[in-house]
Amino acid sequence: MKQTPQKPTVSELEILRVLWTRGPSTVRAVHEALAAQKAIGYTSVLKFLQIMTAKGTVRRNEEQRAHVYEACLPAEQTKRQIAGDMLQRVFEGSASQLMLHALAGRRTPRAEIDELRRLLDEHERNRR
Amino acid sequence: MKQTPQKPTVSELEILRVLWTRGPSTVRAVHEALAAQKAIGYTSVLKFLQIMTAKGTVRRNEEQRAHVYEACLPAEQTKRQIAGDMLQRVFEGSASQLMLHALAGRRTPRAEIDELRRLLDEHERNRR
DNA sequence: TAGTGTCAACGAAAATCTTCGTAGTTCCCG
DNA sequence: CGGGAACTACGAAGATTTTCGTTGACACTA
Repeated sequence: MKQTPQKPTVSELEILRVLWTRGPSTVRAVHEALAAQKAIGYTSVLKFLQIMTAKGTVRRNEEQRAHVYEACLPAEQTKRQIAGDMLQRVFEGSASQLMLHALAGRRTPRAEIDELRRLLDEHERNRR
Repeated sequence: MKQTPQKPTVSELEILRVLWTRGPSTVRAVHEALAAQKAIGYTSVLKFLQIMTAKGTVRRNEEQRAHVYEACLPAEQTKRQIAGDMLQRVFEGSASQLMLHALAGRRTPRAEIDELRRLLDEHERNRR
């Protein structure tokens, strides 16, 4: 039973994003954050959190009456997993293909491009 | 009814990849290509192709007894759509975040990095 | 022309994912 | 204490995805 390396569903990802940006939160807090963007019921959020707890995606602290949920894995790791997965599934592992398509048809600010160059330099330095 | 901008499911993507690399193919051909990688029945592939035909993801030529299927959209466009979607959903639109995570924890050949730099140069030149 | 193999259509089962309603618990306030 | 508000648990309904089995049409061949 592999417990961590599982790809979150679309809805689960939405919830994870809330937990990543706000840190450990109650169902109510997560619901409020999500409801600001889309229509969703409180119990739906609760259910997702429960399912994700069962899957081991999040853990919860039950000390308070309103349980506090928290992502088990750091955002970095999950994002990497998702990106890496797509890299393989869609682009056969070619990072340049991925970037080519990610950038295509969208204006990219100069700063973004500079940042990308910087990342490349850094990555090259660290590779060895 | 929007006909093109729909995200293929995981299985549909696998089939699209076969069609992209092999060009228009019969169910049998697609099945053989997929079965080389994973266990999957012939009729499952057929069903997917039928569903995708209904969705407008692929079209088919019924002149021959064995129908010939073909992706409606060029690989480029679909890949861009998928990459762009993930860019938004996971990385809030930050291309450098995306690349950072895609490259993280994997060895990237020097040539790949050079290629990435070249793409950046080109992209910058074309943007204006 | 009867037998054999190939193929598409159909439908249904199984697995997931998504969304809530309802019920029961706990806590606080008057 | 009694009532309402805030919460979790449970379970079920619907939607979507994934996987095939079965059936009937065709077509080639011996």
